[in-house]
Amino acid sequence: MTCKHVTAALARGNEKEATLDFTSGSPIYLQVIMEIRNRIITGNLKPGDKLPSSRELAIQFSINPNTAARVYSEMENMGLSYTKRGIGTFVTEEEEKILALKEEYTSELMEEFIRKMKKIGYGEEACMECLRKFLDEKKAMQENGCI
Amino acid sequence: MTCKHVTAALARGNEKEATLDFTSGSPIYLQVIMEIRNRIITGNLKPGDKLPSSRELAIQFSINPNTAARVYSEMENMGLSYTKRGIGTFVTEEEEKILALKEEYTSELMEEFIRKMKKIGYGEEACMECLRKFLDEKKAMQENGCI
Amino acid sequence: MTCKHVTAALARGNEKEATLDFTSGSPIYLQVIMEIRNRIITGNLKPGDKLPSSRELAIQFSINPNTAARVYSEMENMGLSYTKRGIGTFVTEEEEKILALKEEYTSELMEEFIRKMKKIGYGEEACMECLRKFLDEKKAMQENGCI
Amino acid sequence: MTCKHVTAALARGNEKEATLDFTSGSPIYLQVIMEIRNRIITGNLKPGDKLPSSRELAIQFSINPNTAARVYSEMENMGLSYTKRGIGTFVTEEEEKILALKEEYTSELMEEFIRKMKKIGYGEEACMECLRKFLDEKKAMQENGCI
DNA sequence: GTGGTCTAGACCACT
DNA sequence: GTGGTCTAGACCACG
Repeated sequence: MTCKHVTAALARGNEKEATLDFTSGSPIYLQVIMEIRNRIITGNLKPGDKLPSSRELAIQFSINPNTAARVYSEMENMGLSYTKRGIGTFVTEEEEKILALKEEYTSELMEEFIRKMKKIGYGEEACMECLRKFLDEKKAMQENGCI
Repeated sequence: MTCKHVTAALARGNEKEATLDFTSGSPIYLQVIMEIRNRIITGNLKPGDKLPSSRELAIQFSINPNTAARVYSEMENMGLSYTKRGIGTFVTEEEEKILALKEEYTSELMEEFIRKMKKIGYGEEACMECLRKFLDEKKAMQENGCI
Repeated sequence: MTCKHVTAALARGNEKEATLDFTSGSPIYLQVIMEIRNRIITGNLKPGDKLPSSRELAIQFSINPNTAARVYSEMENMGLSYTKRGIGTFVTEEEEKILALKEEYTSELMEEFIRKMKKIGYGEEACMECLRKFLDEKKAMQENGCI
Repeated sequence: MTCKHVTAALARGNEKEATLDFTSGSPIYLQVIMEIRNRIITGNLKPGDKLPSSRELAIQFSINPNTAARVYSEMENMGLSYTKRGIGTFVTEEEEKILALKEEYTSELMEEFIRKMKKIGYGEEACMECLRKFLDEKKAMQENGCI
């Protein structure tokens, strides 16, 4: 699977939880990438921050070192990180890249949502109404202690 | 792949376009199933409607006959269709099933959208605002003939 | 190593021979990629051509199947090939991509040559003269049967 | 890495810029060696000239002192420099060595260029023409202020 | 048959 | 210590 594929997969949203799901069809390395990417997008990880070594990453996520290495390899493909040989892997320092990433990903999420809703018959405004209703009901349920 | 897997994949939203994408990571048979499911949900295909034979399906979508057969096999597993031996495959006649399907899928789409947006730092109301803005901008661009 | 790195490495010219050199510092997968890329550039492999399966490739080059898989993975990164799951890997059908590839690579070779020559004191015209002389001497040696 | 390896790498042309690139795959110590070698070849550094101490070198290039030490170690292996214990490191005084170095490296550059061009279908004369054209275009662009 | 993923463990070079 | 590469072999899903 390539950089292109990874980006496509991210756009498609092949992810489940922050905690890895080893049984989901989604590749582990993608799940980890998405977790890290989200931390970068939210500013939890800042430009130039050192990422854990691939060996540490392997331990943190209980995955094989090779899989961890692949995570960083693909992230570098995507321009999310860079490597100093013998020193470590770092979050990209191109802040525009990170901003662009957030915007792109947000747009993708919305386009994906709208596109899928349209496929089952909802117009754009219907999407808004549907979401409004969904959130209100969710809120009501929470207030009533239904959860 | 089992029925459970298929259902999970549908929930994850492994789909791209009505036109099949043979190079995407998403399995062909899933893409076809989702296409048919969407037609059922939107009422384009009605309960009891006869579906094309798997051979016809293979031709229509330019896919391998084995893949077409798998489509119907999985759809039957999911309760979306049933088979009359020697006669053909038909859309399920359980209307509640179809209604439930639409509701479930819609909820899943919205939950997925909200969940992903939250991961990159958007609250529930922020999701609404962001979507509102996105749709307005899209509309404005179309009106200005930017597309 | 990432797509970016691969492209950079190709530009740097980490290669030795058409036949793989397992002792050179250049990664095997890169050597194979460059071999295939050259075949594509020269038209030896045409757009849409099916490439050998990764298992076949592994046998042809006497490398591990994983290494062969990496070759195709990186090539897809670079836009040199695409994959139909369960069917095989194919040379990209974007002819412009291939043309651009040839032009880019040729320019890179020349820029690299000029840049390195300048570093050791040769001006642009001196590069031409030096190369002219080099080729003439080579020719003379061959004609005199020195090889 | 041994002297042999270093020599091979130099022949392959693993270098980028006078300014070091810490993210390129090319080893830092090699980049520094090539920089110093180029200065020797061009006469910028003369036979017998004192080179900066490895500590100074480390500071000048912002590299690890161990890396700086390795630079001199490998250079001595290659016969580019010699060390007077307690006094410092000096450019070799064997002028023939330096001359030979320049000739060898120049030939290597040209052979490398020709070899790579041949791989993508250019004959020897075509190489000359291509280079001629490339330089002319470059010149024209500069004269037109395109850069 | 195809490619994709993962584990396990090794070796290497660089800092 | 770091990352990079390679081998070996396994399992899976897809067509």
